[in-house]
Amino acid sequence: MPKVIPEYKEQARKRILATAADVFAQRGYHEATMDEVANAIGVSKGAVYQYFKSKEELFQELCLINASELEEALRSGFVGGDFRKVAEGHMDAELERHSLGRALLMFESLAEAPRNLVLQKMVGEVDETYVEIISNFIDRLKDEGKITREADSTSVARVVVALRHGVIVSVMCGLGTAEAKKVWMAGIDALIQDQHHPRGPTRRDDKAHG
Amino acid sequence: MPKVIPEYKEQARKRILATAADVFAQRGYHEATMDEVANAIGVSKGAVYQYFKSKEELFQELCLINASELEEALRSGFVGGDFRKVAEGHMDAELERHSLGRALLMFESLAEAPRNLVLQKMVGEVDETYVEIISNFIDRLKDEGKITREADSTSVARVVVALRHGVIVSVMCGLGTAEAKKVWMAGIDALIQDQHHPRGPTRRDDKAHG
Amino acid sequence: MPKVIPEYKEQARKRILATAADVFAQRGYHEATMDEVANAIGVSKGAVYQYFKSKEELFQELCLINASELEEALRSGFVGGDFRKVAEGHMDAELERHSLGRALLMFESLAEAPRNLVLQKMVGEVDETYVEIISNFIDRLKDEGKITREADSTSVARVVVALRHGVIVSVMCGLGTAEAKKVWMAGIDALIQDQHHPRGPTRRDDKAHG
Amino acid sequence: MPKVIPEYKEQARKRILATAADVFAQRGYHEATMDEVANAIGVSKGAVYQYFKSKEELFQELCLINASELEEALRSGFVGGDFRKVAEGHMDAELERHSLGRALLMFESLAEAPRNLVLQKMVGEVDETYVEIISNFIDRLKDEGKITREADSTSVARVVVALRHGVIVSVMCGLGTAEAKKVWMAGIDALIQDQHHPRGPTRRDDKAHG
DNA sequence: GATGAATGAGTGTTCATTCAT
DNA sequence: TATGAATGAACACTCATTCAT
Repeated sequence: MPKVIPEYKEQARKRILATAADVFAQRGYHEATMDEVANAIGVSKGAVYQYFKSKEELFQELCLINASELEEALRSGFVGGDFRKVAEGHMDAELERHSLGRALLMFESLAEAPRNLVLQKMVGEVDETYVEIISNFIDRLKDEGKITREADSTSVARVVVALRHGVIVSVMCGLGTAEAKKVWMAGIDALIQDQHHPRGPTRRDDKAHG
Repeated sequence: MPKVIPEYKEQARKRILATAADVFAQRGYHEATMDEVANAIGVSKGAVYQYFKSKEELFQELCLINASELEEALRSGFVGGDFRKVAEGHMDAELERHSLGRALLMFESLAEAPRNLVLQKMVGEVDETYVEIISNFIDRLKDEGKITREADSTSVARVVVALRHGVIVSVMCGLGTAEAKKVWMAGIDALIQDQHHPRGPTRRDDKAHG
Repeated sequence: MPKVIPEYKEQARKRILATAADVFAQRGYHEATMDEVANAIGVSKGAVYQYFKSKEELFQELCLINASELEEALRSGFVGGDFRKVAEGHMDAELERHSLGRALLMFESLAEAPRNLVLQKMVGEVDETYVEIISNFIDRLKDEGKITREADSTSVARVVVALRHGVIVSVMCGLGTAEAKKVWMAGIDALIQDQHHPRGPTRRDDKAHG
Repeated sequence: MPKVIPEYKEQARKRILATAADVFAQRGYHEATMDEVANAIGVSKGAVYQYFKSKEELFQELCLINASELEEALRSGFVGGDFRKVAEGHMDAELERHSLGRALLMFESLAEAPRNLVLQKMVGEVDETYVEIISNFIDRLKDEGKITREADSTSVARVVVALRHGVIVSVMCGLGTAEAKKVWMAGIDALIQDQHHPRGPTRRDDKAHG
């Protein structure tokens, strides 16, 4: 045992990360100062620097954790046989106060991403992972015969993911959570119907803007 | 330049606003400096301050213009009788390089909004205006018999708006524009189908969550 | 006549000087901007620079004029045979609103003087001139037999001048003008008494030494 | 330096205040820069801002300390039974180099006071406190029978205070310290005489400029 | 002459980061 | 390891001054 408390550092990191997430969510990445972060945790600025070598690194790790928590929520939520119910439960969870704070952080990341490779990679992976989780879920439903129509499950999953993003944007814009949920369910329902009924005019030119 | 040209100042403001929009979109609101903005325009910092009394004011006016341009694009785009075609044209426009820059600015606004009343009001109004424009459009189609099924056009419009937001988020996350357009059209198609075919099992209380 | 309007410039200068005096008095030399000065006059900044080549020069000329006006007031006030009455009239004039503005300017000058040779010279000359005027006045009274006792009129004049400065400082500190005048008259009376009654040249504290 | 020394901060503040007083006295409040202040202390600008949140606050605290030191000097100087001697000792102290620096600061305060509530209050209180200290001193002399004539001690004190201000103004105007002291003593002597001998025509109209 | 848009050096202030204790 | 005083690079903003019109 070279180190007596190997996971002490890990504990400390987690505590910092958790509190910093709140501070960044409330004050914004740029407006938040390391002093505010340290004070919120109840330690000195120097202590924070013992665990993270810069504000940027702290923020990045935060976003990464944020993303993986979100992924986990999705992964554990999208199980079972009723698409509608699963979707509904997912949005209920997303519209909680805490989750909305996480969403705020997501927008900070998005705003930073174009100049930050780590974040850029992250937001890309997050999106893809969501699509994967949901498309797997849809495939499972198909296998179980719960969804009849042929359709590219990845495409449907992308729509679901986009809709998820969009509903949250609307909430950030001021839409009430009750209303937001209605919007989400309406979108989901339309997609479900679409899976059960033949479609007519759907002719997209796949090469547009290639 | 004396008062020979009374609208000179207005011209100058516009030029500053236009260039600043690019700078803020590329560098981010916080990371961009007033020097960068001034240099990009080709004038001195002081000149910028003759037209805008602070960086924040400049940014806000930028966002406001951005929003009204977007609104105008929507308003002039959502005319005609074919929902599908109109939606397609709208997204084609949105996925242009220039429009994506505008989208970036939108995320900056969203990230700032929680601490900036002006922006908060703005993003709220933008969202509502979009919904209004699109729901008016849908009502027109109903009147013309182009869409048969009964449905709350505002609700449908909200889904469309959310999907629009979401598709753009996906693009910011790295989704290719071609793919993004497919997602958008798939969503739109689902909504259209939903309007033309009766829905079976899924009977939501449209008024719930008033 | 080489120049058609030789005294036009002089007129313009005077107008600028007069208004600038008010602005500097109200806002302070450093806090006042050339824009404020120009606006107060109702001309453009450039016009002011046509007559004065810098803010500092404008201020200096201002102070000089201020000083010579004050001198003139003193010179024309200290005539007649009744010291008391003359002193009273002088202070009445000084305690007017306009004169207090001038006093404010005087303090600005004093604060600047240590780093400004012109002002330094000016304040020195002002003080000496006051002393001269008043000591001449006292000498005249002596000649006319209005004041009996021997005394160095320059010394008395210096006390009068110092008292004048000091009363004005007290007013700047918030002393009411009525009270200020009482203070002034009390000081003057003491000096007058002192002139009329013999003093034990070296034995002033008749009892105090005890 | 950690919290080992709890009064370290207080020490640091004092050191800054002391040095800043010199810098502001020499260079003037407006002309002095925070860099100059910091350099004079031998620290970085940031260090100064750890103790004072703005240049203005630093200046105000400076003036406040200045005022209370002056008050202390007065309070400890105006003791004993010989008015003349006490007054002489007080002016000797005031005419020292260091004290003249303080006087310079006093003029800076006076010049700022009209636009700075804190300073305005301060100069008012300073004046009143001086009057109080000196009038108390005079009352004591009366009680001890050192001064015979009836007279409003507050009024006399006001004259003394005004004279003090005025002598210092004269010094700022260039009067030599030796000469200044003569002026001060001449004024004091006149007041003392006035206390010992009946006065004739002293009839002030208390309501003038009410 | 007058104007006022433009300049750009200068200043107050902030804050991520370091390091002696 | 933790602390928080100190650093110093940056940056927003100001304003005296200039000069093309």
